[in-house]
Amino acid sequence: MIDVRLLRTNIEGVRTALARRGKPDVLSQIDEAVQLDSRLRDITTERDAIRAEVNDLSKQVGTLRRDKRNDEAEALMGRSRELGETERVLQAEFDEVQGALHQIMLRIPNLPHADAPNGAGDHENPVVKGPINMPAQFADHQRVPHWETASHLGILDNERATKIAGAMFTMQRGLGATLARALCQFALDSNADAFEEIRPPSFVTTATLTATGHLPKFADDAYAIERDDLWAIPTAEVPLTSLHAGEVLEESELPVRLMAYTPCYRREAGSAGRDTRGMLRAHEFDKVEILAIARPEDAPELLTELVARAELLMAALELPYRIIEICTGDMGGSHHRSYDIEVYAPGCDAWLEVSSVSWFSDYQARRADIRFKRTGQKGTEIANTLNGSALAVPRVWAAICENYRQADGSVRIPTVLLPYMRGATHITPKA
RNA sequence: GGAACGGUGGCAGAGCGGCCGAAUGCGCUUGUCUUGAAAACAAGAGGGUUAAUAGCCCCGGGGGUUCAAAUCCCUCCCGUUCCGCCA
Repeated sequence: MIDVRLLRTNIEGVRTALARRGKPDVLSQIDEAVQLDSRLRDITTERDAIRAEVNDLSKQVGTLRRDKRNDEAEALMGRSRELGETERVLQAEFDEVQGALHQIMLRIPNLPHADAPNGAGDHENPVVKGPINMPAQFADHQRVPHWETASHLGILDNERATKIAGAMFTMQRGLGATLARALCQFALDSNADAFEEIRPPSFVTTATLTATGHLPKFADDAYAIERDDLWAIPTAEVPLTSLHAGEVLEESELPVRLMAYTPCYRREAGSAGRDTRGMLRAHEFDKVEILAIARPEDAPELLTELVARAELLMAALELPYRIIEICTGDMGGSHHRSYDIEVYAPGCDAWLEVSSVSWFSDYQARRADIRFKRTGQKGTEIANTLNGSALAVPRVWAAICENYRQADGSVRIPTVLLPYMRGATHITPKA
């Protein structure tokens, strides 16, 4: 959530910033929020004045009762009862207005960073680095889609995945499964120098999924386990962000740095039939996420660091990649500033998004109520959160199958993954 | 899943209708003393909202009873222990 106070102190700034997202209905939501907020403040003032009087009368009643002056007490009680009626009415109004305001605030997106590039959609995302590792020309044997290679090598069996779980589930076999897990382990090991590894729950409560901004707007994208009021996580960002929900952290503990491998579950509603070949898009996939909870002033540097860490993995895997910055029209609702890392897959002839790194300013932390206390100062402040995929397995897996395909049809294992592959140097067809 | 007992400030732990945002102890901060530290003594310190050191709100969440709720009632959540079931 953005700070409601901004609606009172800098409404024009909010309007200007949100206009850059190019979603006109957001601006009318803002207007509605401003009205509700102003009404809420009026109601609050009136209600609190009455409460103050009731509190005062009640104290007097207590005193009179003790002194056995029951008639006088009765009189005050009558007066207080009347006030109570008025208070009840105001309180009902308060609850209604506050609820309405809260619902709107939950849907108002974050303000984009001043330096985030303007743009209407993903076609306007500027390339800010790369391409790196891009050969002058790809060999013909690299121009084979990974699903063909994988099928030939017996390392991908989506037909049987579908039999078991339905469309858009994948299944890796043999060294294909090993490769998927190797990528996770490699990503974790590469970040273990600075991040605590967490193995969080894969199911979370509604409150937890709301904190990151996935609810209420994107309920259709998540798997719900309604009987138990739980949701399957779409990314480890969800449990990791809420790890410190409702807590006040000491400044000296910041930045909190966490990483986790988890499966990720997405219904991919509305994307049926798009990019569904092979490993490009599935309901369940593995990902290693890195995340930081920080003071606001440390966030820009951490954003740079997270991008650099995600980039380092692609560089180490010697895959062709580039970094794009997400423009205001394509940015996720919770995001303040975002970068994607894309890997080139010569067989698909496509740039595949393999990592997305974002700074959320205080948007998620306010929803999750993550605060920190500056050393030696009174009060608390809302923290900032940042996170990024260190590595999303399926598309990197696909890119390896294409970039590392040899003339004989085998797939060479990238050097940095060799320690995780039980001695295999190539994936060859099963005899 | 069943039963019992619990959930109060940084921690421990009292309070069980009014004088309670809340005793006491530990921990913490500051001062006195000391070369310094420790000890002792003294003082101070929660969070939210707000322009406010005014008022209002916060004793797991929500609802109710009452002039008045940490305290009584209902409900949900969480924890501990026992039973059941199990990787």
